[in-house]
Amino acid sequence: MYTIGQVSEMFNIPISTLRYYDKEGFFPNLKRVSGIRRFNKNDIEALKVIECLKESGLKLKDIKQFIKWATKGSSTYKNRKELFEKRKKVVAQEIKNLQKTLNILEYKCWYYDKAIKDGTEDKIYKMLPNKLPTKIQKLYDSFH
Amino acid sequence: MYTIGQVSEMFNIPISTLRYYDKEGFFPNLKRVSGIRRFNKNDIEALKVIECLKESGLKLKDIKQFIKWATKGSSTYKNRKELFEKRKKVVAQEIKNLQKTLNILEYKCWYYDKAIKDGTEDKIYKMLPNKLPTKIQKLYDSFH
DNA sequence: TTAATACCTAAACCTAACTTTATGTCAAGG
DNA sequence: CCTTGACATAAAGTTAGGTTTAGGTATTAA
Repeated sequence: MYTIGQVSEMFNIPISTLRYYDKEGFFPNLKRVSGIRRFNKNDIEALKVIECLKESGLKLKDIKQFIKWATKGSSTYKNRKELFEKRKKVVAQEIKNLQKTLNILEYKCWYYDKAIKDGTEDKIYKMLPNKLPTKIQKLYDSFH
Repeated sequence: MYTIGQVSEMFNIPISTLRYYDKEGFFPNLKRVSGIRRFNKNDIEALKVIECLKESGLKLKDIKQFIKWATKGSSTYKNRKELFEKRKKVVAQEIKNLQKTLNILEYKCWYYDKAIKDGTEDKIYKMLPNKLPTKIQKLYDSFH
């Protein structure tokens, strides 16, 4: 149905990436006509699944596993759910970590903003760690 | 004051990593006694700064730049603030992306939970995209 | 007929932040 | 005297997820 160039355009994915996915076995039934790849509906579906799972932050390795399970049918619903549950926990933790990072960064921005206004960092050191503005104190506490 | 092995223990950082940081120039004034590294207070401080900036998600390259600015004194407050402002924006965006990812994952978990209960995915397909439970509908909409 | 275009492969290259390996020095302890 | 342990170096290896390169085939348009 489609050549690799057409698929590349449709999905806005580099041709080299599609070939790479193919080499990695993500299109198990991809046909060839005199050596040239022909992507049919199934292959396109597979690609959509890859894109979707990538969006949920899965590694290619996990996606490969998922595809294996998916082709095995309803007996693997549980495995697939567990895969997503695990990933969900990791992502939730990542968000927490980034939230902490963001607190650090907000503190740093406040810090240098004040240093610019004061012309020095010395005044801030005299405020630490107990005389900061309430809002900043909260940030500061959140990572100390 | 300290050997590399002691610093490694104190900070729980592999020796190889400390040597790597040194090679990369993160301890500009690190002393040697007959070839052997001696970490003094300043070097320890530098390491603390590295650790802290790493926690805020900066790349080593940016940390290097930051240290250069820091040694230049108060004339570089603005540069340093901009560095953190930039990083803040990136992290805020990352959190948003991960939040979307989490929505996808929560939907997937619901999906397979239901598939397990029903014994099939077919029922879900008949609900799509308009007859999902309200809560799930919200998740679904958030990434479609 | 020749040139452009689209496809093919294998293999090398890329990035970041380390880690591992191979080899060597040096001091202390048994 | 010899071995163990802590230190040193340079250079190669690791990881993921591709990208780039070099070289080749096949069709089509001028």
